[in-house]
Amino acid sequence: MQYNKLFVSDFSLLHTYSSGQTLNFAGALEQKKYFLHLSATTPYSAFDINYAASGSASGTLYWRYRGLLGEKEAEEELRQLLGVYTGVRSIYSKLEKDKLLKKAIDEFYGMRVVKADPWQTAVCFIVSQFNNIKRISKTIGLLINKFGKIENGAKLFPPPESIARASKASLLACGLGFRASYLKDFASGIVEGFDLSSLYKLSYEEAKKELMQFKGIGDKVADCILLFGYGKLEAFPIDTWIKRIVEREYLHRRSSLKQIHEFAAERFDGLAGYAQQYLFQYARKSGLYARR
DNA sequence: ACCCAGGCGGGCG
DNA sequence: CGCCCGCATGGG
Repeated sequence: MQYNKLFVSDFSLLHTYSSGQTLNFAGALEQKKYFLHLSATTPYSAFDINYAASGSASGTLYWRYRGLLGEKEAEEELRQLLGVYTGVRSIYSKLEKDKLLKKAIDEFYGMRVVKADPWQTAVCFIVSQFNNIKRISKTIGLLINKFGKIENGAKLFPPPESIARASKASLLACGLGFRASYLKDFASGIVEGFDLSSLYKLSYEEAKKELMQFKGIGDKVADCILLFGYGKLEAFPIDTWIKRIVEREYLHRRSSLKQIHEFAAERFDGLAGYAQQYLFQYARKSGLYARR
């Protein structure tokens, strides 16, 4: 099977991959001699990707696809999965007016906000709550291995039906802990008719309200799903890192979630999600915002 | 033996 | 609302 080619610019696969978005939890990135290799699965398709850099922020994706889509649609899905379905120049030019964001963008230039599968994104971030990255990846890996379907030799991410009918014990064996019931109930809700695809056309606020009806999906997880699963760039997930960096750089200690959301909406407007992703990475990697 | 992790729900004032 | 607490688990 032949590889398709896709040229991308203003893009860093490494920064995008290692930035805590869903691909981290469901794909595997390895450094080969002349390129990066990434295998990524969704509930319906599997991508096999080699990336050859031709500059610090551009290169060529050589990709193969297994699934139901035609080549054109598959390429569009790939663009979404890697966050290269839009340009970032205009996003950068707006956000760079903020001095801290300017620094973060220089440091993580080419990091994209991905738009992955909503269900898969929801699973990853339900699992992420009160958890650490290492254990999250492990649990997601176990879920894929135990409940993922094999199609054309590719192990796909398990669809809602598989999780809904899984026994509680088998879910606990994946290391889900108290999140097991959250995940199972959410999967059951979907099987019983909650339509994830209907959220695309809702406003950010309306869609967030829908998601937060589920036990186990709170303010932060809902924002992650809307940002990384639907591409709703107004979403501003507030985790401990974001809370600390916003409080120290822009507001004051002990700010409420409401205050931080209002600040983000006012300052970053419809690009709050991109701002969040860069602030999050900067907070984590700079070493300046550790817990104290 | 501890401590903590990309939060959330429930109970309280 | 804002605050506080417990929570399953395993890696450091």
